[in-house]
Formats: sequence, C-alpha cells, structure tokens
Amino acid sequence: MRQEVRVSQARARETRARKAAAAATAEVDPVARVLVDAPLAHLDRDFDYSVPASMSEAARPGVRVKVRFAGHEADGYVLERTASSAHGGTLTPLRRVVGAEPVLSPVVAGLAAEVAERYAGTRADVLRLAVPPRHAAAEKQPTVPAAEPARWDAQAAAAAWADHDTGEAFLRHLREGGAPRAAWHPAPGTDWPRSLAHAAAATLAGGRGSLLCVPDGRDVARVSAALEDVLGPGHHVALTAEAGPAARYRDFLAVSRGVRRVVVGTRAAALAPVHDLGLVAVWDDGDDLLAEPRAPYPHAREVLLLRAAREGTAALVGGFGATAEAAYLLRTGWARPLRATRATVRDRVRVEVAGATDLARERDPHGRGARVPAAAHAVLRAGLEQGPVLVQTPRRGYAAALACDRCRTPCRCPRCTGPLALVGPLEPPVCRWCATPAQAWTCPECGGHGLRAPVVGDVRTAEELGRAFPRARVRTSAGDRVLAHVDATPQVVVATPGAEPVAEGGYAAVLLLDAWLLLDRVDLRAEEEALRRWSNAVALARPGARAVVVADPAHPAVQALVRWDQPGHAEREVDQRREAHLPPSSRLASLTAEPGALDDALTLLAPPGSAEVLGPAPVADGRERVVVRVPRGEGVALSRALGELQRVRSARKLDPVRVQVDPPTL
DNA sequence: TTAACTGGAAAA
DNA sequence: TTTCCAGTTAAC
Repeated sequence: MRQEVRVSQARARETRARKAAAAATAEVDPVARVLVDAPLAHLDRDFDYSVPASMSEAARPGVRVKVRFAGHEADGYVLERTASSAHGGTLTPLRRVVGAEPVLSPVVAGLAAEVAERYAGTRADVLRLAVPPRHAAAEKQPTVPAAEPARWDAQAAAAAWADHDTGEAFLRHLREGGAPRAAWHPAPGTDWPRSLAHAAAATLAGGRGSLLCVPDGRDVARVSAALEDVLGPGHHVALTAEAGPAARYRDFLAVSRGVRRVVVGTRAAALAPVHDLGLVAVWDDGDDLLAEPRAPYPHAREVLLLRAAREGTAALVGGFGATAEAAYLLRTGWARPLRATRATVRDRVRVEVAGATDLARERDPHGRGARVPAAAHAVLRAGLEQGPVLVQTPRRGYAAALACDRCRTPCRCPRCTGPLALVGPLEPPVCRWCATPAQAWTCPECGGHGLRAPVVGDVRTAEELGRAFPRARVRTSAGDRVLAHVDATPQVVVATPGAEPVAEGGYAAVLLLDAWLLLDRVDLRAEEEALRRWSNAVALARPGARAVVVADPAHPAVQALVRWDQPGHAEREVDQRREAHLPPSSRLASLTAEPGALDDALTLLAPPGSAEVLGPAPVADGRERVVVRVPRGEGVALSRALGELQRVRSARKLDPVRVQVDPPTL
C-alpha cells in the first residue's frame, strides 16, 4: 500500500517535471517578479517565476497571478517582467494569470512598500487594504468616460474660498500644477464639502486628479454630492466599504483605469491608484475612523502625506478642530496655514459658556438637577423660533452606567456582576450583560440604596427636552440610528458626537451638554478630541446663530472653542506634548503580546540608541504592552528596527507580537 | 507542501 | 570516515 503511494507520487513528480520542461517559456522577458501574498513578515520580498509562453501577453505588471509557493497555491501580483533572474535555482512557472486587469500600479506598489516600512508591517497586508477583492463581472464592463468635460468655474471656486486669507492663491497653485501644502481651518458654518469639491475642480482644470479622504460614509456622500454639482456628472467616484463588492470593485477599476481621476472615500481610499495625482486632502483628521484597525494600522492622514511627498502633490489637511499633527506640519514649515479670516469667524457664530462645572456631576439619577442651565434653555427657546436646534450629548442610550449615590461604587448585577443601566423612566435598572432587572439594589460597600447616573444618554436628554419644550418635535441621532439630514423646520435634534445630522440652512442654535465628560476621558488626546467634537457641532450652525457650551469657562479647550482658535490650541498641545515626549515631536510604537513573548521581543529589538522602553503594563486577555519612544528624527530607524524584529520573529516561528507604530490611543 | 539541508547515530 | 535517517528550514 505504502509502496503504491510512493510510486504514484514519484510518477506525479515526473509528470510535473516533464510538463514544465515541455511548456515553452515566454520569448521576451521570461521572468516575472512577483509579490506573493504570504502572511509571514520574513517572506515580504519579491520572488521570481518563469512566464509560460501562453501567459506572456497576459502577465503584465500589476496583474493578479496564482503561483505555487512552498507547496501551496498563493495569490500574488506581477511587479515587473525581466529578462533574467538573480535567483540561483530553476524558476517555477506562473500557474495562472487571474484576469487581465493591472490592479497594482507601480506607484501604489511603491507606496505600499513605504507604508509597510513605516508601520513595520508587510506589503501584502497593506495591499489587502488597497486592492478590493476581484469581481469578475465588474471587470468585464468597460468604464464609460464622462459624457461632457468637467466643469470649471473659476469664479465659483474663488467664491467658495474667498473667506480665507490665502484661499485664492491656493486655488491658483492647484490650477497651475503646483504643489501647495496647507493646514486648513475654516470658519463655522462653512460648506466644507463644497470647498473640497472646488479644490478638486481647480486641480482637474490643471489636468491632475485628486484624492479626498473623510472619516465616514455620510461625509463621503456629502462630498460626492458636492463634486457632482461642481464638476458635473461622471467625473468622480466615491469609494466606501459599505458599497458592496461589485460596486466597490467597479469604482476601483474606474480609478485604476484612469477614467475617473477625482476620488472621495474613507480611510482605505488613501491608497487608491489615482492617475496623475495632483492633490491629496484629508478632512477632520482627528477622527479616529481615519486610523485603520487592521494590520499594519496605517492612518489615512499619514498615508496621504507620504503620497504628497512621493508623488509631489498638493496637500490639504483640514477640519473644524485642529490636530497636533496638523499644527506640527505648520511648525516644521512643511505646510502653510489656510484659515478663515477673523472677520468671517466673527460673523458666523457666537459661542457662549453657561453653567458651572459641577452641576452635571452632582445631579440626581432622575435628572431633576440643573443639567440644562436657564441660559441654555433661553438660547434653545429663541432658536426654536427660527429653525432646528442641535443638542449634543456625549453618550448614546438612556443612561450609561450607574453608581451608588453615597460612595460612588459602580453598580454591579447581583447575579453576574455585569454593569447596571436604566432602560426607562419607570423601570428598575437592568443588567447590561444578563438583562436581569435589579428590583431592590443594595450597595455592597456602604449598604446604600440610592443610584446616580454619571452619564445621561441621548434618549433621556431627548425626554427631558421634550418636557421642557412640549410643543417642539424632538428627534435623536446616535449610534445605529444616525440621521443624515434634517429639514429647516423648528425641531430639537439630540445627537451624540459624530452623529449630528446636517440641517438644511444650518441650525438656529447649538447646545453642547456634559462637556466635562469628554474632557474627563483618560486619554492623551482627550482635550483635542473634546474640542474637535464640539467644533464639529458648532460648525453646523447657520450664520448669526448662537451656540452654548455647558462647561468650565476657564478650561483652555472651552476658551479655544469660544474664540474659534482651534489651531492655537493645537499649537499649545504640540508644546505640551513635546515637553512630555509625546507625538508628534516623538514617535511612539506599542508592542503587545503574552508576557513571555514580549520579554523575548524586547531582547531581540535593536532600537535606535535614544529609545526609551516604557512598561510593560497589563492589557486585556493576560497580555502585556510596552511602549517604545524615540525623538521624531529617529522614527525611521525605529520603524526599521521593528520591521526587522517582525521578520526575525516570523522566520524563527516565535509567538506573534502586535506592533503598532503611532497607535491612535494609549 | 516538499525539496534541501542539518546533525547525530550506526556501520564500516 | 561514510552512510542513513529524522527532524528542520526555506519557500523563486
């Protein structure tokens, strides 16, 4: 039996060898350099395969191929065709060319290599983000060019940017093929999707493409509508993950074929193969949605800035908030400020501060405290006579977590120790994990029976406001029930940060509740993030509207909001972070693994001399994390050392260590 | 998955 | 010293 198996294996081997010898290889450039989709870091290099004559035409650079790799069939991309190989042994032939479409351009292949290096990951991981899964039916359809040339209205574009000190010069540079780079901070109420669309139109009028990245699908839809309006139909595509595989691939092909040269999309679009790229832009770059959650965790802003440098394009980093990273671009002189004039800002919105800091913290669990101060009520009431009003409340749901009102011990379910939460005004608290109602809760620490809600959700805020304004319509927008738009009729719109609907004509008033809650988060970016969220809500107001933030008026973030000086806040943030050796003046990387593997990784790691290793500190699932920190100038060396670590560890089959360069949170 | 390589043990 | 074998490694 065993004998037979061996004989048949030997025969199969002979057959294969005979076939290989018999199949003629291509006459011109018989070698294909292939990027193989292998999961191991140390295999992230090019491999040469011979090209059978039958595939010589199809195996162009950029096409997908199937190859035999270490016994398995593996996917790969042809990077180039060459006359000879440096590989000593005989080359395995390509097995199959998958489709005729060159989906990996040399530009994107180079970019993927740079992104992989920067984030200490593999090119294959980056390309999984860059190239959507193939959809054969979509590949057969040709991309139809736009029926009419793109519109270019220099006056309309100038008008859209007129409120900015250097807006016209920026547009002119785009139009003339220049590479201006700016950190953009518009006034509240600015129709930023339209401004972006005009920037793309100016770039296209000069013969170049644009790549615009925004945080989420709603923003993509807004910019897409503005592009359609400004450029005319058929000149741009919107790339989002939610589009579905066929549409996603079809739109990707429209870009990779060069038929559409203006692209708006979410984070993965930063790697889109736009032809003749002239402008990269990222909007609201502080939004954590722009940080990719899959390895190697690239951030869309950083990918776009790498592209701007590699491809010599213009760059626009904008938002109503301002990140320390954007401020750092100004500080180093890499970008210039592009700001709304002070006169415009003054005309748009007045931001006031109401209430003392601790009112919200001390109120009782049924919300009878003065969470919405009288002054704020007055502003809402006045606003409701003009149109819709927006109320931002930090967290979704009725009430997040409950605590003992005497000793502040968090309430735990007596049955399963899960967190308790209120689900309605007259019902007892319910466990979030096992859904058991806690009929008569007693604090295990102090024996108290009273509950307090440290966080009030949007549903209860809506309920409270419904009582306060009985004649007004009250709607909520949060979590999985996000409204994209509301009309111009008077109504109260309660929304969580990031879920604020756009109001037709803008909100007549904006109220920001529980501001202390955003500021109390234990996070490196808590302040910047709070200011960003408030700013995005205030920016939805109509010209002449009033905004009220219920917060401590002395807090620097609150003051920056009132003055609409987010870039100034970001500048101070840069200073503070430099003193604390935090990004962007420093480069951080985190390593997460089982304690043993982490120990071992640290002995293998050869970081630049100035590196500090902080930790290890325990994280979830019994794993530990260390943070490695270097001055920014040594960031490249740190990335290289981390990449080398991953290659060595994968070659030796050691336990995996998760490496994140520039982790968005710590 | 599997050919090539390594090193250790048995045979000469 | 040579040969054989099992386990390891690299992977075109």
